[in-house]
Amino acid sequence: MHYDFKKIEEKWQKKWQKTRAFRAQADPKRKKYYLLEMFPYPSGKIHMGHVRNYTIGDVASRFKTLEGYNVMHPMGFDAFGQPAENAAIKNKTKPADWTRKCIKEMETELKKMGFSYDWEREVSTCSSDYYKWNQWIFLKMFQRGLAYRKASQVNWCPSCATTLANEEVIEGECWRCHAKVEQKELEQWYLKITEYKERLLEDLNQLKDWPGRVVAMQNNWIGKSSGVDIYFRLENSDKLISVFTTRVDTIFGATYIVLAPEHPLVLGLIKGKPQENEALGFIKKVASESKVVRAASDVKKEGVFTGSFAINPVNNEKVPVWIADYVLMEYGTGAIMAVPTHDQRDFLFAKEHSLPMRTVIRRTEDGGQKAEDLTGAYEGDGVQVNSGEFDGLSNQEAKTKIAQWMEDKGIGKIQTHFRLRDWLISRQRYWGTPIPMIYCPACGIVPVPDKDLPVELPPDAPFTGEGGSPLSKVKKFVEVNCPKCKVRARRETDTMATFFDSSWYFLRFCSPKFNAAPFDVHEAKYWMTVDQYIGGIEHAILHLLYSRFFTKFFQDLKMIDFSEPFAKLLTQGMVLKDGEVMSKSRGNIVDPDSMIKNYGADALRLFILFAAPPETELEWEERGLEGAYKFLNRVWRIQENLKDNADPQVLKALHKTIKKVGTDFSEFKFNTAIASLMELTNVIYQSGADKQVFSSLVIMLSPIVPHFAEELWGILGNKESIFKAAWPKYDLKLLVEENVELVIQINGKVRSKIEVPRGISEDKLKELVQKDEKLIPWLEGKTPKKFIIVPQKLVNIVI
RNA sequence: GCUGGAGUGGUGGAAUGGCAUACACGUCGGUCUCAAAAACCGAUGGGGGCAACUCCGUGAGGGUUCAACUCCCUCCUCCAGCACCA
Repeated sequence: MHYDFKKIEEKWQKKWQKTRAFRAQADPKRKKYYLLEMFPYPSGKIHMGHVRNYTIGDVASRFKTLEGYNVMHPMGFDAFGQPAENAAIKNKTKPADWTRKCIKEMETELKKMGFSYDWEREVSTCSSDYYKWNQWIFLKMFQRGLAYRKASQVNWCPSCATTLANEEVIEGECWRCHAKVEQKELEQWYLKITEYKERLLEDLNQLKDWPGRVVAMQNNWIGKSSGVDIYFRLENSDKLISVFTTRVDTIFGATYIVLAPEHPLVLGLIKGKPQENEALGFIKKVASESKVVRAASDVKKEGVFTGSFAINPVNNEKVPVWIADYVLMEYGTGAIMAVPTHDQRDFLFAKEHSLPMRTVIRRTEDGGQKAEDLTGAYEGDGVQVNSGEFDGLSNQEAKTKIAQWMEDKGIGKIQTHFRLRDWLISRQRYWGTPIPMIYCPACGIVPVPDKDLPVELPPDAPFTGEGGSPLSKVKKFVEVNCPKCKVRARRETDTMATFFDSSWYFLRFCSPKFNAAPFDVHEAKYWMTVDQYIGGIEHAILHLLYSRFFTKFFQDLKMIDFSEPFAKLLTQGMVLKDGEVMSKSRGNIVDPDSMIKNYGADALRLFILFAAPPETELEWEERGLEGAYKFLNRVWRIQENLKDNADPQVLKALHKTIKKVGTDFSEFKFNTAIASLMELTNVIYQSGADKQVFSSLVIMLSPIVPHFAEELWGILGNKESIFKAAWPKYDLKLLVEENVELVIQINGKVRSKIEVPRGISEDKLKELVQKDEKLIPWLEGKTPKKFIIVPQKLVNIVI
């Protein structure tokens, strides 16, 4: 006999929808719980990754409901993006139609999994009700100088005739057509996330309930490093070259300096020098390589001499100025001092080009190795030598002292540099939020006035796949009158990167239909912050960083009074098949839909939670899914044979399980929670259960297998949904055993077990132990040195 | 290179100083059946022993402790992120 999962699941899904079972409403009298899973890109079909992500969230959400919280559990779609445009090119459909169809399909699939979403809060980022507020936010940022336009080097695919994000450049080639990516100077819109770098870094300390690795990755990405900017004066000139170093203790060993080829001073330095032609050739060659290629060719460091010299300000020594490809304009000051003896890259470069070197830090133990004899740079700590008045100091001490001394003398400045760059948000795409800006021949850049929002996407745009922004070809869209002077002007035709859309959707969910602002501050005050956020590790940096940035921006607008959006974060592991990520190209995809057909959504949910802890990788195993299904049938059969009274040991097992499952659920340890529920089921299977015991088991199962539990709950005679019930309470008295089993060890090895009354005295225990037959051979002729007694657990006898 | 994480039966995994391998999958044996499936019962880390039992065993080596998968040190392997970052 099998339970009829198909009928049951359909029945309850309909019922939940009809009764609006998961509708959330703010209620100041109740404690709220905002549970959020990262919303999906609507590709049409859900995959196992979605199933896992959303099942974890659903169990947490339903468990919190049973615990009495006012739970909000919303869902929506991150609906802008390139796949819709590609589909449009391929199938001659409109991106809007294609996306709408995919959303419909995806909703249906999510509903088949029985997830407890409040569908009345659904948002899609591609609807103008939503992206209107993207534009509003952008304009607010523009007003505050946080959105700006700047010309800079961007990745350019000559074959697609469009810019590429860094993520779209794979090993120097376009991810789509594999053409070699070039660098091109273009005017683009940027968001000044760097304005928030200190706060983004500082507030990481608040994120105690985030996985350590995510915090570490963000830390890494922001990349703060402290050191000194040192000013080298050019020989026969009063121009200064500023170099950044974190190792100011090695300044007396700087024997040359190196500039990035793009450095603004370079052209002046080489002008009229014998090296001019060679240097120009080198600069051109480096410029034609993308950053990715430049970083990838990590073997040989190339460079040329400029023909100019600079003066080391600490000892007035004349040092040559070089340019080299391993110095990057975007980091620090775009120039470095080179200390070959104490930096391995500088060492290799100096050897290659026969540049001078001098040791300034000596390892205490190695007497005095000459710089010429070195086989590599010494990058560790030691004692200063050849460093003027700082000789003899430890280099760590010298670091602070030299920095201060240089600041006092005005030849350096203690400085902090960051790796974090401003965020390029312009995309030459159609399917995104139009950037609400107008270019007027008379007034320049003019923002679209709030009252004219949204700037809507025209439904008809030509898709040729030939690149350039499709919007620029829509005359009705481009041509506009200047809001200021009414003269004929031109609209911005680029759209926003889709990460913009997802940087604040969690706020929109608080009041998804609000039409006076991105969100209703009162609703946000009640629901925010997100108590638990769940999603993939692939968003550890960008999405989470941008969301943190937007939250701080809203805080500055005084629309919210907190600085971090997500209190707790769980990053779920991937679903693997045969040890590999499931993907179309590998052909190892397991379709959730067919699993639902064969075993039911409940069994699928149960398996995916039981097979591994949420944050580790999960190996897909259809046999395991079968096992989950078998377990449910086992539970179903218990219901057919309920007794009038449960045995004491069954009650004991039940209360133990209630305690364990409650803590496990709170800590997202679903795999061990399920193991405990299986153990309880095994006990009941042997000894039988009454209605009371079985009801508790069903409630504990309900977050995991909601349809199954609802059905049994009804069979047990309940009229209301099981999610109106309360989480069972355990009775501490029942958990206390009268007799306890003690493990007896001799020298740490288990030799016997005895059962003794709880709270037995130590003397009595010793007496009992010495009478234990099993221990006689071990204790014979030996005197116990020591008795170690761990109450209610074990005795260890040392002989 | 830096940062973070992991390494336990045939497999997924449990145990955070106190009985290593819970719970499941698989395999083997049994009950029921004409038979099969389902269901149920039992066995299942390795070596030795007829057996009671015993020795070994959580990537490797060392240490702390009465007691270590768990804490400390050194190393190896794998995974992930960042990286000519000065």
